[in-house]
Amino acid sequence: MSDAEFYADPTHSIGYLTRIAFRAFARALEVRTAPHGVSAGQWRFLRVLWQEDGLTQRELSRRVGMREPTTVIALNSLERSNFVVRQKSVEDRRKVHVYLTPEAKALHAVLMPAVAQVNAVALAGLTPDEIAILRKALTQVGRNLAVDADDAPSMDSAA
Amino acid sequence: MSDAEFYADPTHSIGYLTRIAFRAFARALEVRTAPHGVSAGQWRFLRVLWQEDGLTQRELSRRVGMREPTTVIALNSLERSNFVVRQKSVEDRRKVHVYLTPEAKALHAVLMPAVAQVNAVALAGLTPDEIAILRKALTQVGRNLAVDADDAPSMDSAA
DNA sequence: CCTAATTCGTTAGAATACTATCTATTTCGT
DNA sequence: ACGAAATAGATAGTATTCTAACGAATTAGG
Repeated sequence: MSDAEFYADPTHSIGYLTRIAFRAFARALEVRTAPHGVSAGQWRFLRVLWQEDGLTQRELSRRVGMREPTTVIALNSLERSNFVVRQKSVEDRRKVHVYLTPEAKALHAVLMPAVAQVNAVALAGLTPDEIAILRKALTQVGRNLAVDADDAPSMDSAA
Repeated sequence: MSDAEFYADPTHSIGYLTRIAFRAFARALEVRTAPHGVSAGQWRFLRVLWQEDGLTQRELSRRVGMREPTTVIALNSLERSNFVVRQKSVEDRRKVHVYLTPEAKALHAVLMPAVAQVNAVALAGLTPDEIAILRKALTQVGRNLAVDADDAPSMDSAA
């Protein structure tokens, strides 16, 4: 098989493999968090807030890796579920700080083992070296394509 | 930083990195296909059909890596865009075969360079060995978690 | 041959995430 | 101090994907 044929095969492209892996991760996590009333969309935000409570929505968006309207929707949902409260900043009234409720804080100890388990399952059969390279490569890919988004909005500008 | 802290950090988990990379891929491709009237959802199906035209919807779903209702929606959209036609099977009237229109076939030569370009951008700075391991590791992760989905529907059944 | 189970596609309804646009607030240049 | 620009968040509308449930067609068991 030539290089061209290899990359033309949808089931071998890095993009395809990344999509399949992402969806599998999301599903595996959701299966474990849903019984505790935490959806996939809520999970990602809780994880970041467990690390640093009281972030503004802007900061939260950046750390979770979502756009702000997505954060607004997720926070509405988290508020309805009594997992967070919004509190307007006093020194800058545009800002809103997001704080975990005791219920959400209590979920930390319950749900974090799920991540560990999903990671263990996901990485079974890979050596520590391979895992390190996987991590490095995914980081690089994300960075490379983020740059692309900034400076290559059309197909004609490169190639 | 301890192992526990490392894995607790959302921005270092393989799941997070995979999500960021996937979204970046999807966006980079969409930017290049959209000017030709092809959305992200349509793109994945066209790629598979370019390789093997006339598949049934079931087969198509399996190869694209989507559930069947998703395929139905994508095909409705592809049909509206005049990219595919559905044709009922004569020997098994449950089945529907999906065929590319000449318009869609013509897009192959136009859009495939986009994949090559996105892949080149995405993988810049990685060695061939690292890319090979990335590919292998993503495949393994997908397989590991697919198995998990089958036999570990709740968090209590393992751990 | 006929009932039961399986297979294929579809519909309904929900969750997640996006772009584009809006309002409110703050900051900065003159 | 005042108008322009920037920043924070929210809203509207759309796209993608899922699970659950259903209808139609086919296959298999008795």
